[in-house]
Amino acid sequence: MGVLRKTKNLERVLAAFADEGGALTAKAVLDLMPSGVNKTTVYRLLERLKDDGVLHSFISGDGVVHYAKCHACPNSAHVHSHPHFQCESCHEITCLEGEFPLPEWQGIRISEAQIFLKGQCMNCLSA
Amino acid sequence: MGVLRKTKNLERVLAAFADEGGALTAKAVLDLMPSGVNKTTVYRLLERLKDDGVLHSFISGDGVVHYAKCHACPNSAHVHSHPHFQCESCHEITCLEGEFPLPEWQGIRISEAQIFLKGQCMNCLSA
DNA sequence: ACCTTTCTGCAACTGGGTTGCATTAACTTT
DNA sequence: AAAGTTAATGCAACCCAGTTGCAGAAAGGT
Repeated sequence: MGVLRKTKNLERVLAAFADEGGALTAKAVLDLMPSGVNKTTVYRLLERLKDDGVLHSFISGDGVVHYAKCHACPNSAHVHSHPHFQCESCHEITCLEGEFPLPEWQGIRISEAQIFLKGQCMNCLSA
Repeated sequence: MGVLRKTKNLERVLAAFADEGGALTAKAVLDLMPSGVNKTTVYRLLERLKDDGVLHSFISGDGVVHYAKCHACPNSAHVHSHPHFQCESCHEITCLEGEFPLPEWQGIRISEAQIFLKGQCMNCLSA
């Protein structure tokens, strides 16, 4: 079970994430595929790449699942609590490298933080 | 335009949030309404209460919109960047009072933070 | 070439949320 | 209180992201 074959579509999805520095939705990936490729295929590829630790997923500020290749984390010790950032000008979503310190709060125990930030990216700030 | 009448349904939605300390989804609110009330009505009421500053909304870790009455913020100066917290045992979602300090990051300017935390709530910790 | 396993396309479906429109209920005016 | 105005509601149809079951097409192994 799960011997993962190297198909054309797999290569294409990987290429999409290699080119793009940022995060992509399933729809965005589908749009990058040759026409004829089914959305189900894309969803399945993304899910499998996530299981294999190549991609990770998170939910953007408007509730849509995004996938990204995290260059900072080695595949083995994949940590997902780093923040994600969307530029309000160019709308691109990127992973911010580095761990986010878990906040402290009285009376509760926090084990996971999902952090989505908005603002101006470096490119758009200097433009 | 927008003179907001005090209808039965409005009262019921407000009552739901008065009873519940935590956040509710549109579906949860609908389930609290008498049968026969349409989901569209609930969505519209929630949206209007949000516009009026009575409720605020945020997206939970699994991508569903939640609404909550924020007791800490006065209606006039409503700030939404406080974190939201879900207990992994009882699954209840609450607003954590107090502002979250906007993190600093090199090269970008952050203007908004959406923070969703998971862990153990006070009740479940002491149980 | 044959067999097995994985991958893909398709079509149908789920669930959250929205929209247009006709009807009903709430408030005003006279 | 009756009539008129405006907002609220129900309904049905729809949109979009994502999922599922199944049959057929590729990959890989022998």
